[in-house]
Amino acid sequence: MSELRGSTHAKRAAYDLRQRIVKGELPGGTRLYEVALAEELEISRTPVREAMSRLAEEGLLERARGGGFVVRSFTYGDVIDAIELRGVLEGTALRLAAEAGAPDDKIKQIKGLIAKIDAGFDTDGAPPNLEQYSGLNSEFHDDIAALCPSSIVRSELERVKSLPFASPSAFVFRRRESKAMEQSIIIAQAQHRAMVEAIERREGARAEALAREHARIARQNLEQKTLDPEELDPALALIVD
Amino acid sequence: MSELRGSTHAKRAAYDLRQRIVKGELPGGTRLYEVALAEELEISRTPVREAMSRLAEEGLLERARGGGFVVRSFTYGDVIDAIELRGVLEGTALRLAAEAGAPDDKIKQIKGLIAKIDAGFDTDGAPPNLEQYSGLNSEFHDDIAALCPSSIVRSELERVKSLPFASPSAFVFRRRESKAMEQSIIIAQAQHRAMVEAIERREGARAEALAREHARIARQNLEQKTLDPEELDPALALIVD
DNA sequence: ACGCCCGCCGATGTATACATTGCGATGTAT
DNA sequence: ATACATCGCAATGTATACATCGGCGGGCGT
Repeated sequence: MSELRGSTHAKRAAYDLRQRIVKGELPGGTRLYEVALAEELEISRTPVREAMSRLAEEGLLERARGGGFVVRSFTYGDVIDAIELRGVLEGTALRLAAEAGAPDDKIKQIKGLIAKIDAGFDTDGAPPNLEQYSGLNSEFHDDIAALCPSSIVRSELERVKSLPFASPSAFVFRRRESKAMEQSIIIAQAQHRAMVEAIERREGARAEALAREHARIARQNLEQKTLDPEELDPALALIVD
Repeated sequence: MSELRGSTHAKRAAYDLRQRIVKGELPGGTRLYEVALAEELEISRTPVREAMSRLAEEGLLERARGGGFVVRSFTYGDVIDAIELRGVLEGTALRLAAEAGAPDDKIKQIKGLIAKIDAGFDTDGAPPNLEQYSGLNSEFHDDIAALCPSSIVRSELERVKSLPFASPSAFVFRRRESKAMEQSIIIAQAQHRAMVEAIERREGARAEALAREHARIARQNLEQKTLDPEELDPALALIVD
């Protein structure tokens, strides 16, 4: 088996298959055969089935008619739609958080996180650390989602974010020279601040609208990247169309 | 095995377990043991695992830490949230349908369906058939969701609707004498008409708002039913709180 | 009495043999 | 040549034996 992660064969196999799918090695529509995979991974069919089952729960595989699994196909349009959907669900989560009210200490903590992101760009000449930004940005999105009082909404949002191209930091820029990147992050941070403020002031509709618009940054980055042949994002590897 | 539905042991077991869960025989939090279930259903552990895996995909079971499955717990608040979420997703589906435009023949067909629902209440004295209404109402909701151009949004909406208490006809009234029921259906039909009109006129925001408000009928019916001890809805059997 | 360790037991994890099904290839009859 | 029946293979479905892990309790040492 090629990966060591996880404690059981099933988990390792799931990890392995997940990697192959998001890297595009297993394109959408590919039928997965238990026997072939079992031989390839040098395990028996049982953990392979278990692994495929887990990936089906994640939405990366679909159960085929007559049994078996197929790698789910995602078109470019699906990526756009998934980002839009993430915006809608984050918007709902924030609206509910605003309507219910959020504890001051959590708000304070999130404001600290925003400041920390700012600090990463106050480097005056030194190139900003985009890896760090990506991580902190994900953390921010997780934190504001946690403010939502509805576990149902939280879990459905989590589910959509688990799609590799729908996560909040899927399409952050890679090339630090980019002027567009700098602007994009300035705008994003302004929206981050506004979202927290809206929740704080219990302005539900505003929080919802901001979250939706905020998700469109990802869409914009994606569309720009698609035009630039040097910026092929690994998160797009599993796109069929 | 107690049920004949389905062609394989795994599908039968899944059907069987699903029934028991939604009927409340297996309350939220119940740990499911492979061996016990296998003996009970007189099949081996393999199809039992397969069945549990499918139910986890549906969201009725959760994988427990250290392996195994637990019946997912739903509180009364979760039911409210799921209805709200259904409204949000239907709203998004309708907004996208309105923005993209929907073919005339589909619109025409849905208008016919609305008229058919009306006809069921033009009985002048004869009691309306609530079973029929429930079915036609579900059909209407399926049909308008089908207008949504995004398969991602469609499938997530479908997923939420599969929760037994979040389906569009989960809380239609049962007692035909109810005056509130009559009014509720008059309002619902007006909203149905308005939603189709909004899509037709490409009024995305209006379609979205209508869908959200429309879902609140279910919430209203639920809250009213909860107050009435004679109206215990079977869809509520699996609620823990 | 307290605590540690060891071994059992019950649970899931895994391998594997066998059953079954669905589909395609091959053949024959018309 | 075409239609249809049949055979066979390859795939998943199923049963079951064995492996492994983790928790719990009892026994022993201090």
